[in-house]
Amino acid sequence: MKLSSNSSLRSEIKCQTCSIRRLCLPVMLADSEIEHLDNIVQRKKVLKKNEFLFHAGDQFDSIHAIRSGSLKTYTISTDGTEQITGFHLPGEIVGLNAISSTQYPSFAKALETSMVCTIPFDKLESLSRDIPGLQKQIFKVMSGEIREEQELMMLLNKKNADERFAAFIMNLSARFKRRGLSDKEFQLTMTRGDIGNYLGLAVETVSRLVTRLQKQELIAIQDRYIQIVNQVGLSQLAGTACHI
Amino acid sequence: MKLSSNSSLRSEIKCQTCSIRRLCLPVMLADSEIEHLDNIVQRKKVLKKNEFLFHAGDQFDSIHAIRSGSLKTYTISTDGTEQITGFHLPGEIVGLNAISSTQYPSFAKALETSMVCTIPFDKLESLSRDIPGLQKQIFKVMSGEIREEQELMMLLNKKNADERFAAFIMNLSARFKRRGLSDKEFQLTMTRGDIGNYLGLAVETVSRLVTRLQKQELIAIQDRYIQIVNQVGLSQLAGTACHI
DNA sequence: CGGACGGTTGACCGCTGTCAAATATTGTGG
DNA sequence: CCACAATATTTGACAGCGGTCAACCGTCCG
Repeated sequence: MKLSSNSSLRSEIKCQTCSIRRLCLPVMLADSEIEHLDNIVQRKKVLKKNEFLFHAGDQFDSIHAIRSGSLKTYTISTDGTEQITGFHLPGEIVGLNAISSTQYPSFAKALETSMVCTIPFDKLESLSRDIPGLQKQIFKVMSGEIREEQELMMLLNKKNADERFAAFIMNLSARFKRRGLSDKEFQLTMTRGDIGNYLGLAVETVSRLVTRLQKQELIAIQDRYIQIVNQVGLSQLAGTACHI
Repeated sequence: MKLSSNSSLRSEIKCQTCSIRRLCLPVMLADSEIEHLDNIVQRKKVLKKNEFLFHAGDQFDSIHAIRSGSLKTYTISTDGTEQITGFHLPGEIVGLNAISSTQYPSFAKALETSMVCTIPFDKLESLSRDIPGLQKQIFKVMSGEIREEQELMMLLNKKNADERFAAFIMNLSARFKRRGLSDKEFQLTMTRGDIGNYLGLAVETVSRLVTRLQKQELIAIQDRYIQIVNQVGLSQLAGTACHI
């Protein structure tokens, strides 16, 4: 039976006790409300590296909260090239761009072993009508995503390669910090190619950037493990660097 | 009194009889539901060209539906440069990126004389709890905006100047068509500078593009009035053009 | 062991930004 | 309505950032 496997999983993992609930949909909900939310979360499944959470074209019926690990979302354009639209960390929601449609417009693939909570959207909609705080939080999450993408747009439109890369690292740093992890050193779970794809740069350019920023003693990288050596310098480069 | 001016305006302009209600929030609502929506729309005001609907930093409490005309939204980065985040046509909603905050993150400025309907967000939230179709429509609008920005990202990341410009024109064309206007010829309400700013190109590049695409007989432009001469060619350039 | 994949480095060049200047258009005050 | 300033647009010359091509190395894994 479907329900039994569900409940067996639920007994282990619940929103109420989830370590990242302050970063996820339950933020600002009362305990009783979180319980209602928890009741509609269908599966809490594990994805191994390179496994898909969903494919573009799959029927949309759920959004997904990341519990651990990291994912990338991307589309494939008509000429077959991949375009990464985002990297997603624990507490973040993926699938929000599918609500206006019946199908997911993008792929979601695990960058490492990850745990994901799947939330049927019709149930979430109706629950959010009874729980104003939940409705507000969904609006906020979506609004925040719109805003972040606008910031990314500014990045791609107005900044050169060094600034893009610096901004990317600082953005990851800030997101790790929010999650209680070190903002000074962390593991990149994506390839250089992924980074370049996301930032609109060639792989070779990313590789050269890594080398250069390391020589400038802004960062130190060993494979995928990055340390931010000069935080002030890096954020200046990312933000307001005047490349005249 | 505030209410009297409101009601005097309301007697003239109502969602129920608005010509673009099929493109706006009321789509899919029953007449009685539209009436409830109409009742919370505070002001239906006119903006003259270059007037602001809101400034970045203004207290957020409302989103805004465009009734006629067109707006641009933009942010100002720390070094003072403007970054246009969107051009907005009748039926579209602006201010959605402010919901996650207490202030608008961007400016909204009229590109021409425009009419705008202002909708207090807290009232909209609570009304949408009673009208499932309204809640769904808000979700859809926000989801659609997320998706459109992801497509724009792909544009900026993967396409060259010609492809960007062609895609921009085709996008406008499609949006005019949805509104029952000609998709073959229309007035651009933004400057070349605005287009370049939005697409991540220098003004000079945009100007050269206009000249080149005109020579290639894909478009014809007289000042801001554009005609799409070769629709197939332009959409090929915009979409799947293989620039190898 | 060998192929696939990820990453790095060098050489080259083309697209597009920058600078400059001329012209056209719009807006404003008298 | 005109004069004039401010803004918008176009065109040319030039150079630099970053893409492309190519070669090489290291690691992982069947």
